[in-house]
Amino acid sequence: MPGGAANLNSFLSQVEPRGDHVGLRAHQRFRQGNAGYDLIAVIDGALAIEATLPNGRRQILEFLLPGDIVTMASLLFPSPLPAVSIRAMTEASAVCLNHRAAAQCIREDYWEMLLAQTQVQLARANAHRLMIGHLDSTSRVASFLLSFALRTCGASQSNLHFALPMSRDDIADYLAMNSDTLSRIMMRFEAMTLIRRLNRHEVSVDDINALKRFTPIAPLLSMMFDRTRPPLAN
Amino acid sequence: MPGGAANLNSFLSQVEPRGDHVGLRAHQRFRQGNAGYDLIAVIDGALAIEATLPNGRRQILEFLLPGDIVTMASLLFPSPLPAVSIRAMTEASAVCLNHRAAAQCIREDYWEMLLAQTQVQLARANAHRLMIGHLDSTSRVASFLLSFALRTCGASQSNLHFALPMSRDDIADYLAMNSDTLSRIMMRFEAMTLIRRLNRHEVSVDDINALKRFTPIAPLLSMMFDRTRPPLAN
DNA sequence: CGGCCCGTTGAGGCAAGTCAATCCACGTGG
DNA sequence: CCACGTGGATTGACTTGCCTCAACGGGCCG
Repeated sequence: MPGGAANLNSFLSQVEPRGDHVGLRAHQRFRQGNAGYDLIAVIDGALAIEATLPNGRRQILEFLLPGDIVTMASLLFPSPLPAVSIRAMTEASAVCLNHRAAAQCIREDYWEMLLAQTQVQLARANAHRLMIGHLDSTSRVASFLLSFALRTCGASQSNLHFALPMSRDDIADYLAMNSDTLSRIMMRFEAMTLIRRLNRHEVSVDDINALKRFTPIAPLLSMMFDRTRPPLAN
Repeated sequence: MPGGAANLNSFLSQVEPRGDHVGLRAHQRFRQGNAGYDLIAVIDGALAIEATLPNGRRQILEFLLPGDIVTMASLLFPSPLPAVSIRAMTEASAVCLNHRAAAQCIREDYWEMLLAQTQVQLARANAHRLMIGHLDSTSRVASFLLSFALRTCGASQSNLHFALPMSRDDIADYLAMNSDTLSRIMMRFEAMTLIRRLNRHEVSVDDINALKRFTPIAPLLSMMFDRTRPPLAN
């Protein structure tokens, strides 16, 4: 049951002509109520899956980047509370399928690919549970920075210089801490010259090995997010 | 993409003759190293998926009951650290398939079912992230008791009286808190006559509505764990 | 009957949350 | 080109929920 990531592109090209193309502006919310979509494939930009609890707290479950595919069944739909929605971090576009369209265009051999995608997301959710369950906030921030660097640059790059398209509050809600604490920790990392904050939404990791020493799950994150590594191989 | 839970049994009967039957005693650990299994279907007893971090902390990701099916790709394998394993809470038995056997016996129409199972697990992981991320410990314990009651008894029962096959430490590690705090909270619930602890491993919920008032995600848990409700319907 | 393991209780400390004040980047209009 | 306004980010002072660690209790087994 290894990843069928190789045919992700063929899947997308299959899906793209039959689905609805949805464009979102930054900060715009995409509620399921819209059209009862069952499957969303991110084409461009950055999105986040977030749940808002009745007590007002917000948890961001996942940041979605181009190539990610989400099925609604794996979210908390159809639940009135907590309200789950997808929100655009930046201007973004996605292809959406409802149940009928998905049934039509998902050929037999794509089930396996869709399963692989969902398994990857479950594995990420597991890593995330370790982070918010049993790491202190410094380790959580280090883990986040590391995974985002690996996800967008890959480990082979010498200069890890990447965009954080979301706000500090979004990151804090992903890491289950508050943005004050997050800010303090990022300042500390900069003072230690592990990172440089080029501006609000751009970071450069100057000492990735030192950063790795701050998180006990570094090997896990490397395996899971490094895009220059063959996906799921060994 | 609705749940194919209806043919879960036919899937199991298909799988059972071709897989390895593994019996486990209570507390026994089932390491993936054993035989490189790719898929495990729980037949009997209770198991737990747990990850141990290099810092010594342990996170229980999921309690597995009969009927649950786990694919290894969705765990954190194959990672040396953190070490993920499956451990038996009680005497238990399971059917295990390696990659070859799975490929042979998973008929085309089972991919959809396997996808549905994985989606359910991802949805549970999402609920779990809300719990450990943004609920205080009292709400977490209430959420756990509620979900276990619903999962094993269903909401239609009048007397919710069920077994907690795992130790206090296991529950605490699932809820990302320590067992001292868990103990205090369960004592408090008993003092409020919400629950009765019949013995170490048996609980009766006497006032389920009061229990529900302690957790902001009660409707979500009802939908997700109530076994008397049609699975994923609506 | 006695040891052991698991669970429960108590006292004290600390990491992180809260709330308020300030700062800064950036866009706007004079 | 520069003053101004705005919203996000940063900082500081204070508070607190939960963890820690150690002691106690009570079933359960040999």
